Amino acid sequence: MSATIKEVAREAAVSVATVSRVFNDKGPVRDETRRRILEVAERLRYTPHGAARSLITNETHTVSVLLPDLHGEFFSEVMRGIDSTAHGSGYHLLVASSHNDRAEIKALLRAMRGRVDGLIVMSPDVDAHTLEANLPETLPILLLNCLVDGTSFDSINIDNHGGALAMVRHLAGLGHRRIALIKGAAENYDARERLRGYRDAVAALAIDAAPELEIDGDFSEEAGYRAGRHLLALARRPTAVFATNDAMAIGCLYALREAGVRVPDDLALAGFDDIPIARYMTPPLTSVSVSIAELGARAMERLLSSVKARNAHQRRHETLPTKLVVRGSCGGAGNRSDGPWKP
Amino acid sequence: MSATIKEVAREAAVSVATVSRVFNDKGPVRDETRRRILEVAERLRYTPHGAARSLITNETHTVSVLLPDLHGEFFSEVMRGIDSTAHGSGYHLLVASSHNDRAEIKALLRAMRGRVDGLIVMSPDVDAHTLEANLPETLPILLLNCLVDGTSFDSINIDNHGGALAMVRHLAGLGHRRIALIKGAAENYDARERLRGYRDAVAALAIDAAPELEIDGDFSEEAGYRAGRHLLALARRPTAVFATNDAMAIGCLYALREAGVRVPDDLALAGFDDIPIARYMTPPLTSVSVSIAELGARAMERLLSSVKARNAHQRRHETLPTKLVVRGSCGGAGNRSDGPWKP
DNA sequence: GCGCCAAATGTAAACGGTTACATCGGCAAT
DNA sequence: ATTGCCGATGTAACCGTTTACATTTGGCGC
Repeated sequence: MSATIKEVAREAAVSVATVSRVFNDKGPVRDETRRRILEVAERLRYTPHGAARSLITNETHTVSVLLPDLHGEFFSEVMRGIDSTAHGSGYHLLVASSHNDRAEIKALLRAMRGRVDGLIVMSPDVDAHTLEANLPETLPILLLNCLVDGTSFDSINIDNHGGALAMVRHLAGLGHRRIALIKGAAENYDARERLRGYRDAVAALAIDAAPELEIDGDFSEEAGYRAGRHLLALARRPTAVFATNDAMAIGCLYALREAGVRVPDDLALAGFDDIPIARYMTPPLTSVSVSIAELGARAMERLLSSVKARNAHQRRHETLPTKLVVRGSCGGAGNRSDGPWKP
Repeated sequence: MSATIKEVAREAAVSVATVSRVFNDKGPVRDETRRRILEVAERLRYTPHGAARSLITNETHTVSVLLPDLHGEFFSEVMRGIDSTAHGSGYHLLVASSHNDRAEIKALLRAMRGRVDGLIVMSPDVDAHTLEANLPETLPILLLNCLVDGTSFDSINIDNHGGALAMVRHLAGLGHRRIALIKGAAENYDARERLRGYRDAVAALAIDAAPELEIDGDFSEEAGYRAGRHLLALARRPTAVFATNDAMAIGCLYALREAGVRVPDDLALAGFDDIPIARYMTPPLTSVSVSIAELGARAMERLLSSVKARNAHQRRHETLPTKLVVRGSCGGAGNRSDGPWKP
């Protein structure tokens, strides 16, 4: 093992308290003493022991991120955002992916005691009750993109409903009356909200509504491909397809090209998320931009402020706006100029 | 705060030792006593305190992953692999992204003491010396996709050189004599190895070699786009382009289509990494598959075995093979049948 | 020269567990 | 009945820090 504070103290002929003071910049220490201690510490390669420190100070400078499953660009983007503020504030990040097993989530949550100062939860399927039952009630928690069932937890969401609504409105504005939707998994909160936005828009605009226009999917490219084949076989083809995420839009696009259907001439296509490659598709994909990294950054920011406030703060619910990004894939206004060279 | 072991002991009218024994399944405990203790623990919502535990046992059941920068699908895939085995072995994951700042890396490494049982390093720019100087020498370390400068550390790499070699061979086999390469950043180890593979293949096959055929890039879509425009302006155009990662291939593809160049008829295109969406491009992208998740899983497996061996094991260097995946983007053998429906 | 105060440093008690060792019955073998 | 042993439990030291409080030291005003 590495050197301990005691060895440094002995070697520098001082007490452990003084060494501790030097390393924490607390209390007065004579310059000469400080110098000597630092020199010894360097020579012995001393580094404070994290566990020992957090045992007594009761803070770990670590926060945990509980994810449903780490897949694709959405996850890496949100992590990037979370990391950037965590990093800036000197916090470490513990990631835990719950494979959606109830008992496992419980075990994970319990293991958090004494390891983290706060928790960001992104699993749409873990309910408030499970959280409350398995965590010390003093642990700050922030729900990210989860169903909020009241005011007991802080939360932050993206405006899935509004984004979907705006997209359908846009497509209808281009003259489409028959717009298909490729859904996400039924359990998924994002998916449900986007579906709700679609339905509300369809109802509000009084355009074609039909069960067969809502096609099953699960946010994967393959599901998009299947949905594409499926909708091509429909008796009355839609004139536009709104995939509730970009991965499915890309899979769908492939199916369409494969069948010789031209986009956007024969069929308009739109996605959701605006992942980086969306603009590099041919045609560039119209999508709903959500600035995922910012979402993560904001979440971490709020969590850290709860940590500082010792969790004794007003709970708040925040919704991040989305932005319609019009590109070539649905015809109309969007054209090449909004391709790669957009700033 | 939550309940401590002492409170549980008092409430159950036993000593802390017995409670500890129950929670660790160590030593004999009468069934009735065990039952009573568990009941009290449940009622008091007792969970062992991580820091306290690891202070005495000297193990944290946590490993850290040091990343250069969390970007794109490569990162999320490798994390997925790492997580799956970590999770399976009851280990937690600490992620730390070094923003490539020397002092910061040093601080990060130092902060690891008493927090983790092992370390996976993915930053190609952190040298062996920095690692040795700032970490307890008993901490198991595994270098993932980094330059290995000897045998002092365990390491695991993907066969960048072999993969690039195979791809160039394949393109040459299709009749191409003038093959351009889109490079990655010069500091990047993967990028350098892929470049080396390209050059070796070009030399071995005695096909066209020229400085202008090696185009600068940095693994981003945008760089691929720029490279595409650049090579279209070349006096003597190549007949094939090998982008050293898929993101750049996608950017390049966009530039080509934009200019009305047909792929693969006018120009063959190939990538590297075989990210999930590669097969959904039009045409589907020929690439070098590296099963990134497996890479991560294998890395974690080996790290955990080092942890178990108390770091007193033979250091080993392992190279994971790559696989050429031929699809439509470079013509020849690859066709639609190798598109989405490949198992 | 004395007393006082502040600066510098030391002492020791936490923090919440684990575990080597001691203790205590009870029971079988002698 | 004594011995020995084993299963069940308790006692207390220890892990590496931080920090309240005690102690020492030196400078300064009187």
